[in-house]
Order: sequence, then C-alpha cells, then structure tokens
Amino acid sequence: MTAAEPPVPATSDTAGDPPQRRRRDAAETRQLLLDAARHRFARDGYAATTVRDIADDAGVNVALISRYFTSKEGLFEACLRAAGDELRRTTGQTPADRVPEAIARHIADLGAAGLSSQLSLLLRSSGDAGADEIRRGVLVRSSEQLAAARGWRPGEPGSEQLLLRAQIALAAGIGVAVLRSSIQLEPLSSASEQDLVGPLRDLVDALLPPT
Amino acid sequence: MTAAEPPVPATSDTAGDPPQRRRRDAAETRQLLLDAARHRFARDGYAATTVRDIADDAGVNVALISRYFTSKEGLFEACLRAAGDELRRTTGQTPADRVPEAIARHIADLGAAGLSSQLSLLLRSSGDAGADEIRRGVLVRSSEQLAAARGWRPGEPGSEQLLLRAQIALAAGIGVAVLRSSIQLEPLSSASEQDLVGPLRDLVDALLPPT
DNA sequence: GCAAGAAGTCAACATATGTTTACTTACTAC
DNA sequence: GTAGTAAGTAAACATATGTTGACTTCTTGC
Repeated sequence: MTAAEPPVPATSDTAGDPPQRRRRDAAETRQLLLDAARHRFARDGYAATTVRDIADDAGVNVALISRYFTSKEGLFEACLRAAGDELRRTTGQTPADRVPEAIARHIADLGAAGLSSQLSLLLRSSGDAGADEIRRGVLVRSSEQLAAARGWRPGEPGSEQLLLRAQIALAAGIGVAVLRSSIQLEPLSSASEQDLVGPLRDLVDALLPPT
Repeated sequence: MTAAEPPVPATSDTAGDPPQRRRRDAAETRQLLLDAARHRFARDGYAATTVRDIADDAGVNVALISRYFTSKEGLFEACLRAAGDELRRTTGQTPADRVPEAIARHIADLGAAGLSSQLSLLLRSSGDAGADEIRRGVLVRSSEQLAAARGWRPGEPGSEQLLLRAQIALAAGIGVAVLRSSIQLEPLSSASEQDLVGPLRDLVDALLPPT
C-alpha cells in the first residue's frame, strides 16, 4: 500500500542470478505464504496488508492464497494459530525461575520469524469474530501459563489477582515488541537483549514475585 | 467495514426524537470529526477505519473531512497531535511520586475520549512518514517526561538506562490499554482502577525506583 | 513415455474507498 | 430584508483490493 520494500523472493537462491523456478511443492508454498503473511500482518496490521503484498513477498501467485487458505481472513487465522503454537512451544518448556529471561530473549529477537513478531501479531485485529476468538484463546493460555509458573492455580481463591498480573506482564511484553519492531522508538528499538533483560526481570519479578 | 454499531449521532440531543439539525458551526464540526476519528482509529486502527465510518459517527458529510483536514491522513495526524497535547497536559502536572497512580487512572479510563484511547492511538500506524514522525515525537516526549520524574536528566552519564526503562513502562501502559479496549482480554478488560493501581505501581516502581 | 491430476498463472470481476466537483442551504453583515 | 459567503450535501470518479474461473505447466505413478 505505502512504499513497500522490494519484494525479497524468500527463496534462498544462493547468489543465483538465473531465477530458476522453485520446484512445485504445495506444502512449501503454503509455508512461504504463512511466513510472509505473519511478517506483514505483525508489522503493518491486517487491513494495511494486501494479499498481493504477501504473495509478492512469498514469490508466488496471489490466487494461491485463496486456494490454500480460502481467504485473506483464513490466512490471518492460520497465522494466529501458528503464533499460538510457537508461543506455547517455547514458553511451555521454560522453568519457572527463568521466565523473565525467556521473555527478554523473545522480545529481543527482532528477526523476521522471531518471537517478537508473534507477539506483535497478537494485538493485530482483523475485525472478524473467528480471528478474535483465536487470539483471545492464545492470550488467555499464555497468561495462564505465565501465571502458573508463579504459583497460580485455576479457581484457587485470591488467584485471580495473579492472573491479572500475568496479563499485565504479557501486555508489557507485547507493547515493547510493537514499539520496537513497528514503531521503532529509540533507544528502545536499538536496545540489545543484554539491555532488556535487566529491566524486564525487574518488571516480571515485581508483578509476579518468585515464590 | 465489518459489522459496525449503529452510528450514534454524537449530538447531545436530549431525548429529542425530531432529528433537528445542528446549528452550522465549522469549529464544532471539526471537533466532532476529530472525536469520532480518534475513537475509531484507536479502536480499529488506521487502515480498517473508513472516512465514511468517521463521518457517519460524527453525523456529518464525508466531504467535510477533506475540507477540514485535507485528507484522511491529515485527520489522522490531527488526532495524533491532539493525543500528544492531552497526554502532555495531564502527565505534565503529575508530581513525581504520583506517577504510577496517574498511569493507572489513565489506563482505567475506558471512556470514548479517555486517556486510554489516546494511548491506544499511539501505536496505530498509517504507514505515512509524517504521521510516524509525530507519533515518535509524542512517545519520546512522554517517556522523557516519565523518566525525568524519576531523576533522569538529558545527557547525564548512565542516564540512558533510565530513559530505556521509562520507555518500557510506557510500552506496558500502551499494551495494557490496547488489550483492554481493543482486544478485550479477560479479566484484564473488566479490571477496575482499584484492581489496576496496585500492579501498575509495582511495575512502575520496579522499572523506575523512586529516588 | 504418457496420461491424469496437482500446482501454478493470468485476466477479469465486483465492490469498497478516498477524493473532487458542482450544487444547495443556512447564517450574518449591512 | 437581502446579498454574499460560509457550511453542508450529493453524486460521480478513479483506483485498489479480495476473489474467482478458465487456462497452462509441471510432476508422478504406471
């Protein structure tokens, strides 16, 4: 829509000037679209991203989005699901006392497929009810996982406070991710993982005191 | 774009069934548009909001957006400027030791014109360079103000850390505002100011220890 | 080697959306 | 009261965008 960077073909053609066409592979094409979409949706939001942008980034034809994901909306939902899976996978295996470091590492990772990108995606909305439900599910599960690492147990009295605090911590992480990757606020944007881990540990520990 | 709520006429016609037309007033019309736009942009983002949505909410004709603000982009920039002014005005007069309470109060205010709305607006992007510059300016000034309340002085050695921490606190506030108002994550979304002030004080004090 | 089907392409479409132009209506200075 | 002007309206336009259907090209099982 607005001055887009040149569509990098996403295919790892190692110094290959002759644009040899990729071997036909539905699964791989699907993944290329998913990656390109995740990146665009996370950085620019749903409405500002066009299906032609995504297809160009992935180096495939626009029509394949409808074929593989039914619609732009379907592609977005697939992105949300993927983000949820990856988030759960990486945070699930974090020992309770390492939570702040894990968050810092995820946020610091500014790569295209980085965890930071997944976090940003979680506050992009398409206005569609289905997508909203998926996103809310991911956020609830993530915050429950975070709260559980600090002693939260479902239904336990006074435990609601912990969940609320976990959601505030999650919101902080998402806010930082967006301000870094989309808004590019300095010095936050250029801060390294080293720079971030201290403040974020303070933040998480203050919200969710280690038991 | 997607199932919009019925356009509330924004004119305070007190139980007035007869839709008596508002007296012609350029300044007031401008303000109606500004208010409606701020609300929409904050909640749905720039690209997902159409000028017809805004005009309908304000109860005025679409063409007046171009007349008063040149373009949709111009209207968005005006919203950002207004948010910056209001933010500076309200945070500027906060004594240093009351900062967390002030943040909590601002975030808790979910009203249409509430401060929470202004915060959400600050991470909406239009992709336009001019708007990006305005937003970055507002964010930088806000974080500097916040950092200054806790001892930061421009250019002072080791002071960069404080600014970074203030930006993380600001990011947390924005993240909470969006998760509450746009995403509607429970229980965060239903939390009262009372519920929020404790955790947010812990958060701010941990990031920016009171001197 | 070849046929069947999967994978990919192309062009057209319907529609939504930002903006402009020509026009009408209300307010106000005199 | 009325002319002149500002405020507001309606319709049209150009374009961007999501989606579809007919067509072509590649791959693979036999």
